[in-house]
Amino acid sequence: MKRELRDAAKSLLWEGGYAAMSPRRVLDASGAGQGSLYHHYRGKRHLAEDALKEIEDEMTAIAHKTFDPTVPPLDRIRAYLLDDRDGRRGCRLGRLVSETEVIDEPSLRAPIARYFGTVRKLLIDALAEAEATGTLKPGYDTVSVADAIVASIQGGFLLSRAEGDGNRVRSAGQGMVSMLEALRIHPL
Amino acid sequence: MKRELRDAAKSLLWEGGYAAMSPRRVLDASGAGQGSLYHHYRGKRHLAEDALKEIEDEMTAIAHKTFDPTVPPLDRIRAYLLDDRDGRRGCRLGRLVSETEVIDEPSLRAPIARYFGTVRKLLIDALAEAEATGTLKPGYDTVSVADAIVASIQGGFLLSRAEGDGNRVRSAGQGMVSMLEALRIHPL
DNA sequence: GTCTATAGCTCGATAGAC
DNA sequence: GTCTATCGAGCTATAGAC
Repeated sequence: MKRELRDAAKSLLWEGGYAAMSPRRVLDASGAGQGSLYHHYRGKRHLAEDALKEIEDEMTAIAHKTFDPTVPPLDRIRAYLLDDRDGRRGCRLGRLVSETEVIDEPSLRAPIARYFGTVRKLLIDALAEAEATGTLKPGYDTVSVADAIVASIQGGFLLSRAEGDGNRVRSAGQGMVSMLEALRIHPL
Repeated sequence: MKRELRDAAKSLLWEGGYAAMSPRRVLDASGAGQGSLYHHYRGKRHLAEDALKEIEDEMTAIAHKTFDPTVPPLDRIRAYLLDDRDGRRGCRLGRLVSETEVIDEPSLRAPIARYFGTVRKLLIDALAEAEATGTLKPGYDTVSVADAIVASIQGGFLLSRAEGDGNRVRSAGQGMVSMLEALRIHPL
């Protein structure tokens, strides 16, 4: 039953955020009774912590797959920017950031912050490697460029939802790729 | 009293989103009584509509100031990217996008979508003008580059909140500027 | 480990006096 | 145009039987 509760929580978190993940809805979605939830978890917050950690693990695994170290560094970044994304649903973790209750509770914010930290590091490392191997023009601040790249995807999700156009994430990623290519050094 | 109600609503929308803008809190913050709210507005949603339209107007005015047409087009974009922003508070309109109730209600989504449409258009026009006047390398898709630019700011806000570092927006904007400069044609 | 029942609270909205 | 009083619903959590 614990598995079902956690899965229901993960699903509700994605669909409507922390507020929508009410105990009542978790019970309906999982088929569990009132007592089960409070037997396995101390309360809503502890269930959310557990669910968020699993989402973090899943998304971290996907990120490491995307940033395949056997691929040239700038192409890893391309792959990240051009990933297939459903703009209407949004990022499973990014969507929770606007909820005050989530951001004000360290145990809920932590898995989200860790995930973004992971992607950020993968980008910074790829940029540094590209510069070191002579495929990226030198002199760029890898940190702020990395921030711009993660931000463009998260912001793309937001624009997709705001404008009701699922393709906005893709467009933002594509625009980012075309700008990134201007920084590339082409071997002769 | 209508003015006070609307101002309280605007403030609560910024602090905690649509969910936090409850009638009870609006009344406490404005000093009005229960009856006043439902005399001036048909309900919470209509109050939010009114508040959102005002926020849209204020932010649209700021955007038009930032994109000063007497300034060279690429420098207008620089100005937008390097604007002083409080990463912790987030964008007054962008922060509402993750709320299902807001996005599912056309009258609430509309002012948000209009604002992003306005900024998008200002960016597309600036990019087109830069290309036409020979300060931007030709061949770029102005639309997807514009999407990437708006997205980088909205995503920067999100990262600021997620990682508890108010400077993340600034960093994303700075990274974006350095990438944009690679597309610039310098006069001899 | 699971169930039903219920507590105390806030939500959005309405009623009706002044 | 503003007030107080109150409604029915959903929220998070607890009690206690099985």
